[in-house]
Amino acid sequence: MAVTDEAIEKIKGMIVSGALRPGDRLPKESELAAELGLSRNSLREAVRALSLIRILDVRQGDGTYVTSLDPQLLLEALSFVVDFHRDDTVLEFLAVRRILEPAATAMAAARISEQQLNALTNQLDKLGEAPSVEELVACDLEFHRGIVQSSGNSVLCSLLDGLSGPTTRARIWRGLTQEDAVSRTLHEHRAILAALRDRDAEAARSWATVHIASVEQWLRSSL
Amino acid sequence: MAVTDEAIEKIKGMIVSGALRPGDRLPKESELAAELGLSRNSLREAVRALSLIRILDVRQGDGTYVTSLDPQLLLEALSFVVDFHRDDTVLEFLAVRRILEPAATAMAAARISEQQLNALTNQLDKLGEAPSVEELVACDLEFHRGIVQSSGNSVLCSLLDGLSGPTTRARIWRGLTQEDAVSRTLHEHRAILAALRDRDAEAARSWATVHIASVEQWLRSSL
DNA sequence: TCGTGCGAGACATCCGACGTCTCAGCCCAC
DNA sequence: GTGGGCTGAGACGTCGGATGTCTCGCACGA
Repeated sequence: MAVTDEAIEKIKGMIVSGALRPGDRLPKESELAAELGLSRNSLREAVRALSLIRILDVRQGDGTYVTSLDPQLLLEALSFVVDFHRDDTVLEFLAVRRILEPAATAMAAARISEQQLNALTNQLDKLGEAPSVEELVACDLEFHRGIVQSSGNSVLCSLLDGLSGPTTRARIWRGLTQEDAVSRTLHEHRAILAALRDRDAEAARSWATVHIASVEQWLRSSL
Repeated sequence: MAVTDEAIEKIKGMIVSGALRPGDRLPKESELAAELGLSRNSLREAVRALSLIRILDVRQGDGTYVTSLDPQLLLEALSFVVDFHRDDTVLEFLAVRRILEPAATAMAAARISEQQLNALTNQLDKLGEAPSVEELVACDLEFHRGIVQSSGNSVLCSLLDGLSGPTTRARIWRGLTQEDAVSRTLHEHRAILAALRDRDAEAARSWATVHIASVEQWLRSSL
């Protein structure tokens, strides 16, 4: 194995074993390089790779630190990976989202706070009757993110965040080409919110399913 | 932004835009570095980072290539990320798996082939009545992977693969400390298989839920 | 006491050199 | 003519050092 890969494994090992804990500062590059038995250049490749996936946080002029290792932070890397997928796999991502989002919405029904409910209501009100497609899609993302956060599962939340990205373009496209998509989306959002306010997990789940299925159906028919 | 980060974005852009396609070979390091306007060292950091998450495949003595970009390959990086999570977030991962796995199992009920059903049967038969805990857990992973592959969604499959890793230890631990866990697991596997053979999606979904919920419940009570 | 300026420390980037590996083409033996 | 081994070009792997840039903490002066 290449020395850089070894270094990646060793640093990973130090973190997993607990020798390095979240927030800890690593030895300076030259010291760590000597410690692991490689050059600073090669070590930097390892550090750079780990920082791309948010394991390490390098701050110029300061030092290199272990991140908080929050699921949210780490799964952020997922969206980077997902960006590489072409449209032909969007359906598969959407299918997964169709599984997760209703479940998250149902979970949220039991846990969402009054405050959060009001915030979501305000958000929908603010959008008005005839928003632009871009506004609608942005609001769509924000609306679902707010709900999923209330599910109380940060892994679930990050995963959905990552999966929602690639379907964004598809949703915009849909809004532009399907006439009643905008009004239907607005209606479905209201219905989901109402179900959450009623603490009706099953209704919330169903509306969320309908919401995503309609996008899926449209996408399937137009590919 | 740092030049290396710029390079990462540019390479990503070249792939997403289609200028570089799966399997394509990149210009040699020195050329690409000149093209992107940075040194070979800095470029190498970018390439190393992208190869860690399986976007690029560098072969010493040969060249650097774009990988197949299969969802499977890219989401493999997920398991690397997931490795960093401590036991305190295992429950959240398990909760997500509890959502996805039953859905995948239900999907498989409609699509799984006779051949695959027979393979799964053989696998369970081969295990015998009183396997060791390690054998059981390995078989468990294999069994579920086989089913999820039959769901026909490679994104879903890879995601579950990534999520199953971190709970492996927990399952072994359970097998060692809970007496009837082994026999109960064997029984549940048989039940899932029977439901699949009957093409009964709902039964398959329910058994899969039960199967995971029992692990979840045990884990929750023993933390 | 507060703000500014300076300097040490750490990462960012680059250059050039040499080692190692892979592949393809040439040459020789069969 | 064909197969196998050898060799050289090309590409990645690794290294050491030099210089630029940024951040933080401390000392100084208003």
